[in-house]
Amino acid sequence: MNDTAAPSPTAAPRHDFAVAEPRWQAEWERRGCFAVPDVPDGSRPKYYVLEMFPYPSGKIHMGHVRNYTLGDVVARYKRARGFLVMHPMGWDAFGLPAENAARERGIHPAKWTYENIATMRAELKRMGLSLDWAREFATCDVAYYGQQQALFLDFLAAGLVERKESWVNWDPVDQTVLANEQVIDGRGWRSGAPVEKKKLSQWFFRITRYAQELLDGLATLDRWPERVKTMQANWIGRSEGARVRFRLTEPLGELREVEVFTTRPDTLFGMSFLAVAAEHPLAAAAAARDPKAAAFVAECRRMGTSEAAIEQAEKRGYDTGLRVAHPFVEGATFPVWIANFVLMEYGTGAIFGCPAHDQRDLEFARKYGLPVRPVVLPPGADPKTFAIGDAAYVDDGTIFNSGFMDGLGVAAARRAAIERLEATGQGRGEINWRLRDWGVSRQRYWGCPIPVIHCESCGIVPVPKDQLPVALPEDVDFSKPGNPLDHHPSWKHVPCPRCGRPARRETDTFDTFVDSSWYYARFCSPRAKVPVTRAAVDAWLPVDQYIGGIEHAILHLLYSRFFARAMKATGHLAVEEPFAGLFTQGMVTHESYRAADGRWLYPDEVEITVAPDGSRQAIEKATRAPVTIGRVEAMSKSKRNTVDPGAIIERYGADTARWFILSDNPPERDMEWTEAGVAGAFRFTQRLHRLTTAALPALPPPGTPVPATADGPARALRRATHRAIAAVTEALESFAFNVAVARIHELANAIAEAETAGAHADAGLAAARREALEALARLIGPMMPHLAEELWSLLRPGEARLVAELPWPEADPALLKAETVTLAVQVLGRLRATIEVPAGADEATVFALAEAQENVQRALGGKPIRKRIHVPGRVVNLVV
RNA sequence: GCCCGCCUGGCGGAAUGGCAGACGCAGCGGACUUAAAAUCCGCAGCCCACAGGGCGUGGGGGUUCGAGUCCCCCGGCGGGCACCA
Repeated sequence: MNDTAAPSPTAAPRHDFAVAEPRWQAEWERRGCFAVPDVPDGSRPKYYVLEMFPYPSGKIHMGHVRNYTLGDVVARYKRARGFLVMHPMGWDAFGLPAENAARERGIHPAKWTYENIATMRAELKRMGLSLDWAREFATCDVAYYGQQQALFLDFLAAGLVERKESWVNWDPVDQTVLANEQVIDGRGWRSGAPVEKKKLSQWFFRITRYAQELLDGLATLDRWPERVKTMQANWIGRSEGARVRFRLTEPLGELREVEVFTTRPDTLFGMSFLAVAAEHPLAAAAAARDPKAAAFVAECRRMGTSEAAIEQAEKRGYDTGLRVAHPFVEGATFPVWIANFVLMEYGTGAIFGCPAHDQRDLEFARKYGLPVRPVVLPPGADPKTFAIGDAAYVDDGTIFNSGFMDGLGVAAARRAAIERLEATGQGRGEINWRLRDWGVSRQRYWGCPIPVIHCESCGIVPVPKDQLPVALPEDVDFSKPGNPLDHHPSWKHVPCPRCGRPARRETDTFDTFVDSSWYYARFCSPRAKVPVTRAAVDAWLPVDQYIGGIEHAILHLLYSRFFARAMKATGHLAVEEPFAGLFTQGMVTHESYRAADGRWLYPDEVEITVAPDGSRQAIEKATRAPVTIGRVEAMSKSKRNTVDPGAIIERYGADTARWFILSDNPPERDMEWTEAGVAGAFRFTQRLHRLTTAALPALPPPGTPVPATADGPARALRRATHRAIAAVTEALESFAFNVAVARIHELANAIAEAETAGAHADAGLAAARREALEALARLIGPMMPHLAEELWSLLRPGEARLVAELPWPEADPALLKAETVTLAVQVLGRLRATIEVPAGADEATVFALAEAQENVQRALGGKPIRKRIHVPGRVVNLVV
């Protein structure tokens, strides 16, 4: 950190945040300003503000500061607008990092997690957030995950859970399942061994059952960003098409046909091959009798399970030598390939290839010399000469070379093809979803145990509810690879609840997305001995404003929407959509710094100097050696471009940190944390304090009305005050916090101007100054809550209510109306002059005045005016 | 690769299809000070033949009396891609 940015003493009494901030935090707590009951009495409308709860990684980071500041502004603003606001906080506390800490540093995951929570809770408290801390919980509290197990049992009984096989990334050296992020270039991050795909029996939530409802529900979410809804709709991926059965020309073992899902049955006559995924039963059967096929399948298995890895890999295939018959063309047969770009999870795991009208099929066909036969003719193309080059033709056109479909458009041909498939028993129309069931099994210790027991006689037996919670054992050994729960000496050995014979506990734990899929509901009755109490969730849900990172746009939000539906189906909730309003914030970024030897340096290890030409140089403080200033990117520990919020709050106070984070840019965009920006925000807090204290001796007593006759500077200041109230209100309502900040700057400027004018102060101006300063203190309340209380207590000593308890100020409409307006005068859309007219001036007057302008006359050049456009209050445009 | 965004002065940004650059940061000039810091006042998109004019919202095209804003194409940057949270 740059020393020149340090606060330095001034002559005037300064706002001492280090004293004031803890004092006001204690006062809010003493008065219980932010506590709300589980079941409110209904005297005020409820408002539920929730920010995505943090993973307790160690310390809070700037992303948290931004997230929780945004939420706190909403919470405080809505409270002032008369709502009963619930604003809770908790911890998303299960997950891999705790296990990594255990393996790498020998700290027990629970100890590591709860210590981190204690640190981060203290940091959040220093931010002055208006939270109801009585509702706090961590998902690793047995009181939470025990209730999660109860929910699971309800879902299981309701048929919303099933067990099936799926593929995982397997590290053959560490003998463990790897997360996608642990697979780097196809190798395990710790062992470096090539990763293989392995099939495991796992638990799944049947989210696909709600595919249509989750899609339809998006239309009701009018306070969600469009792009999030688009992403979810694409993810759910409804597609209408056909399932087509292709008969193998000769059976392969028990296999006699291959089923394909296609959205383009209209292009069936353009078929040139059939391809199956490497995990497809046919590929397995082919591999069993053909070593080369087996080798190809094995190679595909080394690719990892992520869709990105599969789709970015070079398209490769293996011709099995098998052939299938065409459903419409008697005697025509096509080769069956195994292809690495066919996804087993989507459709039937098999496709028919029509290279002329699908880009991926085309690339595959070109690579392996397969025929390319166009069957859709673009409008205006000549059927005799039309040929496909490098690009498949995927748009609409007229079907040709296609027997009974010839001459139809694409849509009609689809219907005709499906009709024929159904008539001949070779297929049917089908709706297919991209959405897959949600696999929730994880072979890990630090998660919620899945409450089932495997019995050799009874099969899978749910743990009876009266035996919940299934608590994690504390004595676990992380020295061996694999799941510590699985090799714990005693934990998994239990009698079968049904037959009493020795049985085994499920040793898989839940995906941590399960934990975060219902925490919003648990906050309504956080100490209940059931997952949720109906009275509480019925009163508080849905969340009115949910705030978090765009990176959760799909999975977390979709899973939460599923959970709300599943909880409704099992009688826990009445709502289907858990989040009525959603706001997605941008990331916090910072420059990165790199020493000549390649070391990344933290911002406070670097000293920046600005040359006269504006260019910036950096040196390392410790060595005085030059440092390369890198690009601005997301704060990350690896690049060391992080700034510790604790240090910032220590140095500048929470209000400054909050103000800077709000003022820098629109909250949905990435913001750049800069030392200069924080220092500027700090100076502004001092300026507001100075403006207030300097004015105090000149102000009339609290409650003195502004004389109605006030004019001149007094009237100008009153207008500025009321314009600011209106503008800040509008900005806060629309999440334009940076604009709210700008409007508050303008009000401060207006107050300072009035102070200068106040050399000949009259009673009117003095009263207007009080009005302005009081409004200012209250308008900053949601953003800089401590300073707001401080200024308010200076202006209104002895006042019973805190800013946190006051209603929001109201703008006087009479003071908002403009008396005159400035109009732009354009000639042919180009600005030539501006004119000042009374607010309600009629068009004739406006045009006459506009055309009389010397500059306008010159621009008109004597040509006749063909058209006059007048947008009242805005612009006049003269067309010649 | 696929899906979704974003791009405006030196920088962050503002702007119901209607005066582009509000407000702030950095900068420059001045006042105050023994001096510095702090504070206060002022200047400031770029260019030119400077009472004026031209060019300007990533690049190219279009719609419109009028486009940062709407449409099409291209480029760059970012988020997600199902076991990171």
